[in-house]
Amino acid sequence: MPTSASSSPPPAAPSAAGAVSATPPALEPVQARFIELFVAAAEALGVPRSLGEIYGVLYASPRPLSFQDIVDRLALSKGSVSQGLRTLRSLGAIRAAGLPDDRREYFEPETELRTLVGGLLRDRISPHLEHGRQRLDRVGAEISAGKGLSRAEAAVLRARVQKLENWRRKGAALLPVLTRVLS
Amino acid sequence: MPTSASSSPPPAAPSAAGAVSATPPALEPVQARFIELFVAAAEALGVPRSLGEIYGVLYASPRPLSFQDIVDRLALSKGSVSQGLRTLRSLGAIRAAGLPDDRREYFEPETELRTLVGGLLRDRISPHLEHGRQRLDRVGAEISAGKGLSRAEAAVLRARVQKLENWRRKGAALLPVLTRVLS
DNA sequence: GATTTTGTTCAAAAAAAAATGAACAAATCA
DNA sequence: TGATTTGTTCATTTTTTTTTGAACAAAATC
Repeated sequence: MPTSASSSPPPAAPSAAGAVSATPPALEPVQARFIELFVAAAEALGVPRSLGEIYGVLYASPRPLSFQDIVDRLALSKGSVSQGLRTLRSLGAIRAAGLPDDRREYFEPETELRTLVGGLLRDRISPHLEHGRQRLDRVGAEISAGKGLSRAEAAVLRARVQKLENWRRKGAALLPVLTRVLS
Repeated sequence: MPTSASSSPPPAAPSAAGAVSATPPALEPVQARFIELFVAAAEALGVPRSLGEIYGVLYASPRPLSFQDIVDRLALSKGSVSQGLRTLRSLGAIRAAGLPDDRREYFEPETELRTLVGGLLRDRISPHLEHGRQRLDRVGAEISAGKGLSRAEAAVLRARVQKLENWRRKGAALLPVLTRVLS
């Protein structure tokens, strides 16, 4: 039998922090705090709360945790944890640490800021910057083709497209620098 | 009677772009394109689609638009437009341009990237960085107070808090630089 | 080869976020 | 003053996102 108890201790009264408690290996208050922190961050970044919880519980654990460990500690279904782990992995926010002696996978948090920020940017910003150029070109073409636009209006819009292309260019240049600066 | 027609022209067939059409002053295709662009950006940034539409219709207009102009051009309710304009203003993404001769307010987009990015960061990231320090200190204190932690475990967690504080510090240092770099 | 352990998938339920629209307010106009 | 225009507010509805949990699969174990 693995480290964590599996029989049922007297069901702990729902602990201080709202959605953070669980039944079997009740969370230390410190750990609940960590989790709150990452839940808040998740909200700020617009990613689902459960991702914050999962990353948080890993960040707050001195040792890697297995899938089941996570399900036990958080009040989340297996489904959520499974999908959450997948997402976090695809973002590069966590890493599988194979504890050698058993079959289960164990997870630990990636703690390099650059990796985390980089993952999010790659996932949510870069795609737009990449396909952006062609799309802007097409918009430019449509301005010329536009029936309902006076010459002066067309000029304003063309200037705006140009401005967008500048945004795009700056953005594309900035991303790599950003992740480099985040040591 | 104001500029925009108010009687009912034969209801234009729903125009190409999905949610972008409107009835009276049907959008030029170019303008629908602009709007699509900003709707996509809104999704990437995790702000409501309507904000993208509103900013988009302003960005795609060679002249400032009034509240009513926007309601007419977009398939959005007055309520949504009212709230959307307020949010965009508080983000600094649009600006009121008072056309002098009439009572209505007119809006135009803020086209400086730094203003836009700055607004979002100020709104969604800065608050966390500001209050972060104290919260981290409190977590640190709780680690020491923690009953269920071995000395070694406490050390790992303390190191993690330290790492978070580093993140926070770097983030706080980076934001101003960022908005400066975005010329 | 049956059973248990470990985890994934995905339709359905629940929760959260966004949009609507009717009631309301304030300014202008007749 | 009464009617109109311009917009705001906010309870309700709609839509979207997230979570759940039961059914399933694959590997290990008995």
